[in-house]
Amino acid sequence: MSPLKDRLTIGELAARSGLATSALRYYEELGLISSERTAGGQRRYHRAMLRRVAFVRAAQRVGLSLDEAGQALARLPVDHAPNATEWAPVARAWQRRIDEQIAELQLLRRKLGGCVGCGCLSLKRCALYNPDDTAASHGPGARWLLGDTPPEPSAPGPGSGSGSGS
Amino acid sequence: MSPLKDRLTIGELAARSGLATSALRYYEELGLISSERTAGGQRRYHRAMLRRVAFVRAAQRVGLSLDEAGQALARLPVDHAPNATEWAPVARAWQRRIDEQIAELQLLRRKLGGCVGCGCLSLKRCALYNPDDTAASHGPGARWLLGDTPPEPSAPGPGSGSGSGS
DNA sequence: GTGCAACTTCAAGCGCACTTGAAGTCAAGC
DNA sequence: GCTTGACTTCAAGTGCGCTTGAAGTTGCAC
Repeated sequence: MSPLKDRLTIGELAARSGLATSALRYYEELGLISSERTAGGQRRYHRAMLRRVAFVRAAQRVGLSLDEAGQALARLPVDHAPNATEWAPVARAWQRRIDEQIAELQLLRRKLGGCVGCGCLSLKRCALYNPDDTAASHGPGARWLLGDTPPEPSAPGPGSGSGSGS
Repeated sequence: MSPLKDRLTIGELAARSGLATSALRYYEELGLISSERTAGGQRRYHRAMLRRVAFVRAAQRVGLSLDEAGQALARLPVDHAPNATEWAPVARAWQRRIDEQIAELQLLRRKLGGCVGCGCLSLKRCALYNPDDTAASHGPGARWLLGDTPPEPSAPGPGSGSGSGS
């Protein structure tokens, strides 16, 4: 019936995906992957789950949470490999995200480069430590370097600045 | 006595750095920053702490943990702004790290680009889902896309693959 | 000298992404 | 049919980087 074994045990899926079985159970609990059960209650994964796991891991690389990965996954077909039409919007969204990350890193890199010759982190001169010009424009406790978490518009003041949650 | 106020309360440091006071106390507990105390026991921060906080936040952006940030900080002078000689090795190390991150993201981006036209994630063709060629070389459960956590050389087999902890 | 915001400590809690452990069951090779 | 390793569930634990809350104290403006 199976020319190419098409149901995987959790151990096999773990071996092939590089994840621990506990992680796979966790993913399943979150709804990222799914399984059928044997009469005895053991999980059996369709090969398509390899793809979904791969997708989730790639999503993590792009910086998505598992929750976000699940949302992206919901836009792809469950049963077959996505075709170009299905895949393109996801890939493009990810590429944009990657581009943003790269741009951010390049900015940081440039700033570091400037610092090498400038007596770095001196309060007045250095771009790396620069709370006042780039960022003070949008609220107290400006994030300057940390462009990812703009302060809420209602930011009341010190002592309540919610962390960026890195 | 103070032509330019040179001791900051925790609230002021919070406002200027963009961090919550709780975060600053946490940093101090970790030894990343330090303070003097008033007669009444309240913290007063030297302005140099602004620089240290900035450094820590930048380190986080580069992907360092607070612990690693502390180690890097230990290589810089406590009391004065680092000069070019002191700063250069740190900046260069960070730039290398940033370059690695950028390279990794660019690789991922290219792979995604290839996927747009290829019926992506099809088990045989796609670079994104590709456990066998690039990575199977270094152990079972190859990490392929996730180049950051190479499996231990002693990797025994399935069911015990320790998580990568992205 | 008083009122109030800002500060103090300490313990506990949170969110994410898992891992670990206990106690038990299943499946497959001999 | 027995053994053994792979599986099951469930609850609790981990590590990081903080936040929250309670209960009390300090410091500055008026």
